[in-house]
Amino acid sequence: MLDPKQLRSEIDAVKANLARRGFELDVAQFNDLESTRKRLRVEVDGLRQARNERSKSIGQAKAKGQDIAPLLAEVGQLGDQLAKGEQALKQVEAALEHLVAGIPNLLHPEVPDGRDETNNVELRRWGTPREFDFEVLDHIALGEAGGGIDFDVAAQIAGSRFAVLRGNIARLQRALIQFMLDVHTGEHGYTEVYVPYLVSDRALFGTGQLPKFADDLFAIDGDVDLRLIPTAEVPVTNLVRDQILDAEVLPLKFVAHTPCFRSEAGSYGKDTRGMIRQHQFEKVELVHVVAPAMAAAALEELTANAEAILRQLELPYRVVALCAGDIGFGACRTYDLEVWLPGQQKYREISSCSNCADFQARRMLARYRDRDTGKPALVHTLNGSGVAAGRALIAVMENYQQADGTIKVPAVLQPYMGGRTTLEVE
RNA sequence: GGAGAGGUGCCGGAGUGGUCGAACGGGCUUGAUUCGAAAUCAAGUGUACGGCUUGCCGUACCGUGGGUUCGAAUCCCACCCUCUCCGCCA
Repeated sequence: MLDPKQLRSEIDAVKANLARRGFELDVAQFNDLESTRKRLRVEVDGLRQARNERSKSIGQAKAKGQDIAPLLAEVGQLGDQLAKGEQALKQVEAALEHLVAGIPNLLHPEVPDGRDETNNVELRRWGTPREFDFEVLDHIALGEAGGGIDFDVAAQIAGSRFAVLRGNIARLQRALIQFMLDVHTGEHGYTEVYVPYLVSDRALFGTGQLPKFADDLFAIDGDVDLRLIPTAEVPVTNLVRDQILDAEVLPLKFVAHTPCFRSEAGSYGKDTRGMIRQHQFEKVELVHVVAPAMAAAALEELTANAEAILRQLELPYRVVALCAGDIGFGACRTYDLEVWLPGQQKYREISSCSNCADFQARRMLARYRDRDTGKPALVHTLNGSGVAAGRALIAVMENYQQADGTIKVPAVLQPYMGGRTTLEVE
């Protein structure tokens, strides 16, 4: 959520910033609602003041044993006026909140222009895609050949966009997850957390998935009102909701492994084959909660932490800065990590690292006590995949495949695979 | 699933209709004392929104939402959450 004060005082600048995303802010509607709100607010406050003063004098008169009937008559009609004013104010405030809750975050000035992913800017590349002296297979062929990935049986059980992993491939994904958690906790200073996979709408509002993106979420059909998490970002970031943190505890750095559930509404026909885009996938997520001054540096750190995973796995990747039109609702700046997939001869997203500044903090009411002012101030939140395990599995399979259909195990994963160096075709 | 208790400020904890934004204690900040510290003493210490003479004033907030009342932290209703005991259970 944007700062209401900023919306009031700099609405044109806000509008211009959001226009870069392709978001059109209805300034007239906002100004209209805001001025009505203010007028009603002053009116209602005044009425309440009058009522409070009279009520107080009734109490005093009563205590002295005086006749209170004239006072009661005087205050009588104030109540009706007040009730009417309060009703109108409530309506306007609700409309205003609805409007403001649907406005995306302001973009950082360095975000490149552009409408969609074709305008994203490559910042750097690491590693060199391997030269193969045989015909490379994609993960689907590799998985089906060895029986490690079974889309057909998954479809029987749950429908399309699910996969069943078996044997060494299932274990390889688990190895990737364990490896990532160990690196982030052991080398990067993160605290591992285990969190709910079902969350309340409040939590989803806090991180910005609601109210606008309900279609992307799975809701459970029962007597409790919960939805499946689309990313660990939701429960992990909400760890600091409704709090005033001591400045000394910042920065907080959390890592969590969770499954993620996405309905992928509106993505029909996109990546329908294979494990790239599933309703359910595993991810290791990184979250930073920092003082505002540290946010920019934290984004670089978090991105570097995710990159370290790909480097240790020796997977070629590139880093791109998302352009204005491709940045998510709550982020002011985002870097994507794209891993090389030989099966597609393309770099594909495997991590997305975002600085949300105070956007989520304001929705969650997550604050810290500023040392200089002594006042509570909003924290800044950042999140990024470190990294998506399902896609990492694909990347390892495709990049480490051999002519005979076997897959070499990356050196750093071997301890997690019982010392095995090669996965046989089963 | 059954029975009970409870949700108040940074924390603990009073408060059952009026002068309660809220006693008291702890914490924290500042000052006094000290060579310094501890101890002690004194003062201060919530959040949000709004008004204007920028320092004050006003309004709201005691789990959430309704209701009763001139007036609600306090009474009534619904809901949410937490805890304890019993049962069941990975």
